[in-house]
Amino acid sequence: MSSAVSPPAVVPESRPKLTVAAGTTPRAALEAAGADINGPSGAVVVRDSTGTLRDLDVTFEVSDEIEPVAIDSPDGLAVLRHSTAHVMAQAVQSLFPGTLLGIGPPVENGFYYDFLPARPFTPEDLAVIEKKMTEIIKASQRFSRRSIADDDARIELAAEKFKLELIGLKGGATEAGNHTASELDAEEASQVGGGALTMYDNLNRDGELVWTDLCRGPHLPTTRRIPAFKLMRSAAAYWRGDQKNEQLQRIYGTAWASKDALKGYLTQLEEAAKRDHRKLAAELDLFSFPDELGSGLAVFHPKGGVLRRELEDYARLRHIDEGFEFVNTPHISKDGLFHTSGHLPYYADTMFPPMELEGANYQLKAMSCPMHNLIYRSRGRSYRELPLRLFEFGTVYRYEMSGVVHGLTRVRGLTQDDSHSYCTPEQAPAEITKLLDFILGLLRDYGLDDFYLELSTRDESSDKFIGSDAEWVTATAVLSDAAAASGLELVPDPGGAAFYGPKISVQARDAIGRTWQLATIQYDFNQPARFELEYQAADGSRQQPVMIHSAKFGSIERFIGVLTEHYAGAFPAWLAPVQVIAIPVSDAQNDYLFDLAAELKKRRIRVEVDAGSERMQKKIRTAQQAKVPFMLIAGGQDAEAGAVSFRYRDGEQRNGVPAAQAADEIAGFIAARKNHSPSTADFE
RNA sequence: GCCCCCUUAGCUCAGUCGGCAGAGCGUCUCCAUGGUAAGGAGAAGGUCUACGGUUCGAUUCCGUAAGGGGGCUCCA
Repeated sequence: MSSAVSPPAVVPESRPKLTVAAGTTPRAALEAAGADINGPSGAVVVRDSTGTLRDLDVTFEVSDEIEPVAIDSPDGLAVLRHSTAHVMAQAVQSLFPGTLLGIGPPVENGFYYDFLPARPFTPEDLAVIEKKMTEIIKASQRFSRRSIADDDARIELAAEKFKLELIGLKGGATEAGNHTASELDAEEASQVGGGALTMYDNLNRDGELVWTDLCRGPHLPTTRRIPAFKLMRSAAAYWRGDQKNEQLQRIYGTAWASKDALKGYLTQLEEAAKRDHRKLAAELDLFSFPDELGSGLAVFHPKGGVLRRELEDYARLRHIDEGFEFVNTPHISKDGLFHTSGHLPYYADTMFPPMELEGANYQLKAMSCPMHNLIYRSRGRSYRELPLRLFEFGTVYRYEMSGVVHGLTRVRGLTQDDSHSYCTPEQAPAEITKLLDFILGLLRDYGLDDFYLELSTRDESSDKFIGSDAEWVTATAVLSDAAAASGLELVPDPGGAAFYGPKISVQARDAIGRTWQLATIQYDFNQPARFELEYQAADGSRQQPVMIHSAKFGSIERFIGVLTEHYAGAFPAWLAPVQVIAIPVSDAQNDYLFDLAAELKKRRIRVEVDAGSERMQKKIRTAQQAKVPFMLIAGGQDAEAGAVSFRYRDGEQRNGVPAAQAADEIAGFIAARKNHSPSTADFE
């Protein structure tokens, strides 16, 4: 690399404002300022004083100040990715004439474009399309913007039925009825926009039209400015995201500001694949999904069983500390209960079908709350008992659609760490704050510490949500205040509420930055009414409590999946299925290590002696692959000295440690529930 | 549920343009007794997911089902 630096006009940190005179273009203004707009980090688009992104070649009608946007900024990447989607669509239409276009927005890390081809795309097709795209990129076509009247667009796009539909849906003054509200979702709006329509023409070096698409833009100046892209996969997607609509073929791709960035992204995907809990489950012998049981039903093997037990045991202790009381309810109930709760017939198609017995229909439970309500209702309750906190590891069954079952993250049989706090409406805010604190603290103990919150509210236009407006407003305000008080980032999720009330969900980022929805807190005023729950207040009157649902992990199964991926199978010592493997240098040390192991077992340390006939090096390799936190190696010298040599999971070694001291150190490390792998640094 | 792809030994995968099925790892046995990531030799292990069809003959081609993968839709 030369030491040449980009001109100041395109260095994002300097954020210079340039004035573009009326009748000229940002490109001209940048060039006049001496900016190398074709340089590696040169501007690809500009942001005007209203914050709108604009093409370099657009002629300004008034004088305005602009900021250049570099290709490696978030906005620049979105423009790059969307432009790459255009190139892909052009390649597809040139290779598969007659293929119709859907929409092609940028998404996280890449882009997609939806098509209606004569037949679905194959992986071989993707390779051919990629090649064609490379040709288009090399041809350095210009993206040329052109405004067009709706009626003209309808003529020009007569063959593209999906584009015509978008024009019809975008609202505006041309339609009878004069709808101002667009019916387009955000991704669709990003394609056609809300105002006048624009077409983008791809022009070759001779200025000839090669391809055109209805689009709001903006785009890169030329296709040549796409530094690195790759098509990832094809998949089906419903037109406008609706199951009732035609199914289109979507091609996903990724695009980056440099070849290195692309390579980095692909490497990151490989790393994520290595942590896949389904793969690690087989390698580490944690759990499996026998065909004989049916889809989405897991069995936990002994090592997965340890993980589960440790996880549950610790959660139980913490729940006791927080004043929860433990209850148990059956897996099955007469269906009337779920009608009372309102879950049936609402969720009938995702509950396992009923069994008829003695004139009644029995259902496997898909949630435990109705049964907890029965416990609450089993006798009169006083305000003095509130908040009453009931907790259960409740195993529930949900008949998830076959296409959505996925490893441990989406199963048909799952165990919720389900709790319900019954409290007075006045107590609700404090209870929710307490729950949120408890949840975040508990998740931190398991090694997750990067959170944000999501507030799911109702969609007022939907009739899915039951209860009065006033109740929803109150409940939402209570949750919202508690969330705000946590100081965590809060992301709104309109329409995402449960049918009986709004919720906060805790999203956790794992070790490689992926986010998982874990805990939820739901404010429920509906079920107490439906079950006619009451308590006697201080003034002797009968009042209705509110019920706050909370889960800390969501489900044990899913949480085990998340932790497996978070730790890439290298669980902290307190959770590790096998905590210590003792490895003799030769058979002569077997008995010495069996004695040592017996001592460790007395201290409830999970230890195994590898007394097999392999060589020591092989045993170390095996233990390393099993991601065991501590290896204790003993040869003749160690045995004579009553000592042992450590090998930690990170490969570091420590020799000649007295056996009793080694046991103390290991026990101490485990008891401290440290969430990292042990290393010599922990014991110096 | 919808679209596409996949299913061969316990695991990861070759392979057969339709003619008796292969490797590595793991397991077992024997030899080797080795100081921090694979010592050597041998053996066992498969109705090629299941059921139909085409064919002289199907693991291979066709159909259906089950399970899995990638998405869409859904997620109390």
